Amino acid sequence: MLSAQSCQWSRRREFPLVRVTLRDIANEAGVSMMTVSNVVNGNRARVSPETIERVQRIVAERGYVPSASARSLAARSSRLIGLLVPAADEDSLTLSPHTGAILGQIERALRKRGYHLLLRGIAHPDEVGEALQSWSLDGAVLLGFLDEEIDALDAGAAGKVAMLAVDSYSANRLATGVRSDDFLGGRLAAEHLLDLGHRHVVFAGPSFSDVGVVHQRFAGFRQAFADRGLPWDDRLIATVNTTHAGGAGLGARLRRDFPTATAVFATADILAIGVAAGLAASGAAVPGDVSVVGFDDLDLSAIVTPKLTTIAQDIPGKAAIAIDLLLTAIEKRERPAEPVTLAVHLVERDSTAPPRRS
Amino acid sequence: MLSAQSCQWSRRREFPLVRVTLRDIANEAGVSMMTVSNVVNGNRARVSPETIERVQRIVAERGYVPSASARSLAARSSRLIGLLVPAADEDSLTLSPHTGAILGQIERALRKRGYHLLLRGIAHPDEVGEALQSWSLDGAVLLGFLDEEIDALDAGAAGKVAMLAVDSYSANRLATGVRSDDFLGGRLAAEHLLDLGHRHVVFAGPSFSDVGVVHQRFAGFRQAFADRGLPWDDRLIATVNTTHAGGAGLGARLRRDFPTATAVFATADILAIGVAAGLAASGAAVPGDVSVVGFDDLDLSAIVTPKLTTIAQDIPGKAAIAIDLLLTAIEKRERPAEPVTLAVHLVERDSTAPPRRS
DNA sequence: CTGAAAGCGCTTACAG
DNA sequence: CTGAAAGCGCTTACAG
Repeated sequence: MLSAQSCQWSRRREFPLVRVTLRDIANEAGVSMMTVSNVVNGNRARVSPETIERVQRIVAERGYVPSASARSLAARSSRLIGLLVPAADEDSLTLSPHTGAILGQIERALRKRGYHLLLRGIAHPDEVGEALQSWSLDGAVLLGFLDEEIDALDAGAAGKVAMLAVDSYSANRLATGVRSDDFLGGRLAAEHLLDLGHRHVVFAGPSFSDVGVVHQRFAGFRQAFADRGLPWDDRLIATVNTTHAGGAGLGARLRRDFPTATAVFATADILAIGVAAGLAASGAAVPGDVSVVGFDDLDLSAIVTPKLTTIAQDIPGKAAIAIDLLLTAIEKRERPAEPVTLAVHLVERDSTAPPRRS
Repeated sequence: MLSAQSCQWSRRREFPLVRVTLRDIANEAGVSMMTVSNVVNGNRARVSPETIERVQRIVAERGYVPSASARSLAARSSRLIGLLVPAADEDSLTLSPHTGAILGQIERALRKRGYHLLLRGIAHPDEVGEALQSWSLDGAVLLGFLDEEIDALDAGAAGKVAMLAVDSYSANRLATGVRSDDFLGGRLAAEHLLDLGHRHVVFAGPSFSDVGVVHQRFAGFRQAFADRGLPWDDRLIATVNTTHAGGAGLGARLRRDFPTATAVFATADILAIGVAAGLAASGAAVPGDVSVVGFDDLDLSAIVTPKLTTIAQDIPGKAAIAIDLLLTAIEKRERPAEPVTLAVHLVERDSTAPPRRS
């Protein structure tokens, strides 16, 4: 008896098999659909307290959930944000640990503000416009695109949709951005190695043009040499894929290709870890023979042997600011504000030491 | 002149600021909306070839993109699939490397079949029903939930929506599933260690009940002992968090708490890597003093020192089969088929060796 | 092969 | 404080 009764009065909602609509609630409450709509959307100024209470009770009883597509169709806003990530046609999205961490933070920030997230791999530039229009997205976050790709975004696709690019230095005003202070990061890495006494440092990263994240890191890196009146030789630039294998290859041939080098600054942790592994495999000690500095501060970087000295980015901060910029622009219906740059800092661990006396 | 002309004839689509609708295309083509709809949706049997050609040309010229919310509202189907992931209220989704890899594969499989992906963190069970109804999802993939949580899914929420749980052994028929052969994995790990000569092996994992992934791995693990007529002592079960820190803690205290143990089987690579790190920190050699076997075969596992011996899962296969099961059920409008179990295999690397002679 | 009508479930102006 | 009307952009039966 008792259990039957508590079941009867259970607060667990019943989800009916046919959809409960605004009209159902309105009929049951004896008011118009408009009034129910106002209650559901929190326009409380327009409805009497008693009506609010009654409607809310019925909404809860019936387990009413508004239809997002109907709302999206009728209103100006879909409350849907696209997370657009590059994806080669045949390949899956490759979520780097860095991308995965940002993604998780973005989902949370959006959910807290009542938005939903559409995750979409982009294999071809045209798909950006299609993705934005198809679901009437209110905005989009571009994660992992090259600046050249951001540059190429055209006004049509982006016209009415707020866009924000993570880690971009593109001058395209259609998309604002958040990024870490990559210049400072490069400088801090170089200063750390110079302070330890290194003078021949390999700069290892993907090929870069004169804009973009890697260029900024390189510019900051060189600035540290210039600030101290130290020479820099562009032949110490090593162009490699930003993968563990790319780093391992460089590490293995480092002492042959760069015989004077006593240290490596790699533009990503995964690359730096590969370099260290390649060095170890070729019989060089890290940091005894060669010091290695990375960039990102992945969880992984505190786990590998030796633990990696690196430049730490504020990933939760990056995601929080990205969503804040984007949603503020959407809700105020204006172009997003100026790009925001987040601080970085050096994390000293076990992969750096003074150069061996020769 | 030339450049102006090539611009004129550029194949780049113009995306207009106001939405192009079915009606616009119909007017311009001099046909009804229905006909345009049939062309766009590929119901070619119903339209003459000349009309198809003309409509398609105008669609391309005007850059028409159908409104997914209008279609979703009018039709029975939204072509939207939810990817539901647990998320503590204040926390972000924590995408483990394993989860992140599956996520990327799922997005790709969905995109190839013309579906879109809504990513949603679930902080409270009620949110599952809300998520399904709000966007009229055609189906949902549950990723990372406990079997207890899957069990609790009620018919209301799931009634009309196909659901599929990854890595679940729940008996709840509302959601079918894909999973690796966890029993076999546990058995292979144990057989490998027994073959090497180990007899006292710690089973390290999160607490587990009598269903679920961890239970299966444990059951397979024990089976290997039973098959050989070897004794097993439940006191060799170590309950730890499935994190690097959890493993490191166990590794550090292993020789004190489990003085007879010469090997550890951890139910996840990240845990196994932690165990190895903890052992190293406490002065024990891996695999010299203690062997370690993991489960997952993360990218990371081939990078750490020593490289981890582990049980490899087929992650792309898991994602592909998950989506195939789910979409087949949706398109045929029937309950998903029986759960599918994927093969696993042992990957021998450097973290296992025969026990030291004592 | 083609089309006019009704309706999916909401919101946006308006009018009271 | 409350409501009737029109419409968002499609698709689903139907009828020709």
